[in-house]
Amino acid sequence: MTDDTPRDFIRQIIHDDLESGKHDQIVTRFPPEPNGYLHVGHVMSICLNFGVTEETGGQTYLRFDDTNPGKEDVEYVQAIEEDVRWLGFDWGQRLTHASDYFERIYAAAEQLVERGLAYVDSLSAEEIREYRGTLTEPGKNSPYRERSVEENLDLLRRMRAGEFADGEQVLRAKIDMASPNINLRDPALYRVRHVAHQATGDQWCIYPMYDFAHTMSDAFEGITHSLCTLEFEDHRPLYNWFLDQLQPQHRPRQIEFSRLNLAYTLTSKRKLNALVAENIVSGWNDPRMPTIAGMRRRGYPASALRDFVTRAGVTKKDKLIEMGMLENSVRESLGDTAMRRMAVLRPLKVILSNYPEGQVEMMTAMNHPNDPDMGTRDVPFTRELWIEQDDFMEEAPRKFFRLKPGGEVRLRSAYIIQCDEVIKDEQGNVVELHCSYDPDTRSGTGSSDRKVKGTIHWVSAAQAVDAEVRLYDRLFTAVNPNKADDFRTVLNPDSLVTANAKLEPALAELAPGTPVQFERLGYFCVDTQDDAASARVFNRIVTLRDSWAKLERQALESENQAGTSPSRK
RNA sequence: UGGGGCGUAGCCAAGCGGUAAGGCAUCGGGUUUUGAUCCCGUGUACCGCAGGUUCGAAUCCUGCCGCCCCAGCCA
Repeated sequence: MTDDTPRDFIRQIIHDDLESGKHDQIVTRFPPEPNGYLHVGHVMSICLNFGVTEETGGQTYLRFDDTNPGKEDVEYVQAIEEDVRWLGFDWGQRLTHASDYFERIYAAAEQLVERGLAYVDSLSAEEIREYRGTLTEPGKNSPYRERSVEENLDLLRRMRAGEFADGEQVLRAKIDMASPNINLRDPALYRVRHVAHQATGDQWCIYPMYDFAHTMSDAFEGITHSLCTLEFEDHRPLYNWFLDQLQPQHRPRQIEFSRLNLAYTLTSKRKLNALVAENIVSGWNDPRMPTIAGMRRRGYPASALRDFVTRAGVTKKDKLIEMGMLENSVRESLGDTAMRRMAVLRPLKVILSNYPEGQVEMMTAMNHPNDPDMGTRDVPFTRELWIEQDDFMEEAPRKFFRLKPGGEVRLRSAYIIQCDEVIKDEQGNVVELHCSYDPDTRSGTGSSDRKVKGTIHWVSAAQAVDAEVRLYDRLFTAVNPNKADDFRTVLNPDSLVTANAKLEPALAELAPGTPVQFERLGYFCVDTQDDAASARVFNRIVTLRDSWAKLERQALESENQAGTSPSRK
């Protein structure tokens, strides 16, 4: 950073706490529950928690909030670790679990019981719900609320000892059943659950609830700032109640910020899960998924994700950010670093009638037009080439700068060609173009400084490498699929389109995951999962900005408007 | 209808009583063997609305409106 002006309200608070001497060092934590994969929303939290300590020389814990066995799995803890590491953050020795503190959390619970601040309730779950009241009506006390300390302690110990079945007893904090804040109406602290835990096995049959476990874990680790999302704002009074009553050595402060929502994407874990379970996508790392694993496989650089959330900012306002913002970050981080290559997605055969049969010229092409240091590679040029179907139009509009009958175009890094003849099949489809090349216009030779308006990409047919290229688009057609009654009704049927492409030979050696730009098309990478020597598979990371496509779209729109809306201006 | 939050341009977002930064998008233009990149330029923002305090308010006060969250023995 160029100056020490905090970028957002949380960094401002942290800055002030450091300045005032309240803290010498900042300690934060990223506390995912290992019950699913991390997504874009989490990137924000990860970058914030690790970011503030990176900036101030503090420490951040990666803590698994594993207090609900049965829903959690080690598969997820490994994936989460990998995702955080991939994003570029290091927790050092600070990898912990809420379950590491089960004994101490339990001791805190006994303490509350001993001080008459918690009791064992024998009401059923349904009864507790009834007693809780509603948003507008106060709740009423449980008949078990006034049990003696001795009885409560005995009951709690017997809960731990396994004398009760699931749901039979629950430990509750004794706060205020009439509180306007429902979280304070005697919240549950411990429930009985005879389920093996992924880390502690069958050592426990009672498990602490989130609010209690989280507050205590934060205190035990000496977290100075416990950063979480807005929906926990109502829990802060409870968080502070625990701290007030138990007076741990460290007193963390909870601060809430708004979630990051991306337009046209889903971030509900349950729904993401359904996409996978119902095979709507190929898995948690399907390149269309908003998961970190999905975006990584798609080819988004970690730096782009970090840049994106930094630009989005940390505030308390609900956000629904446009996709264009993320794509901009992706393009920006790829633009200067990705090598340029040529590939034809929808091939159209071109035959250069005046080019010697059997001749192969090696054309020198720059790996990056703006950076000579990135070097060059040789691209074979022959009589038979593939060009993009979209780059030819029989009846082209005025501003179409590509190939048309009788027209000229430059083949990138090669010659200028002219279209002499259009070959069609019985149905009238264009199947082949007969063109002639101008030997005087070979790229870089300077023998001719003739200019043509358009330049198109191409691949020599004989040396072309075949590949499956997967073209991805947004998974949903609704801006906020989270809000749809059924997300299945707003799925984008074209979120994945496959093309049988022709690649220049240099692409055969590309390592999986390495991003390259297919000139004029976008950024692509070899898929890390499905690619094989026998069947190359590429993913489209993101398209290039395309002002021609924009022009076309605008033309279409104005045409539609003129044709279909006679009344409304 | 109880409680907790939030409202600055299409989307983000600075601003912290002295007269509305920036990014993305948009729209123009220039360079270009990627219609890319790059470079210039482009916004009458009634600062949710209405009052009030003040020489002066996006910033302070009051009232209203809109949106989000909360009634798991989930996190």
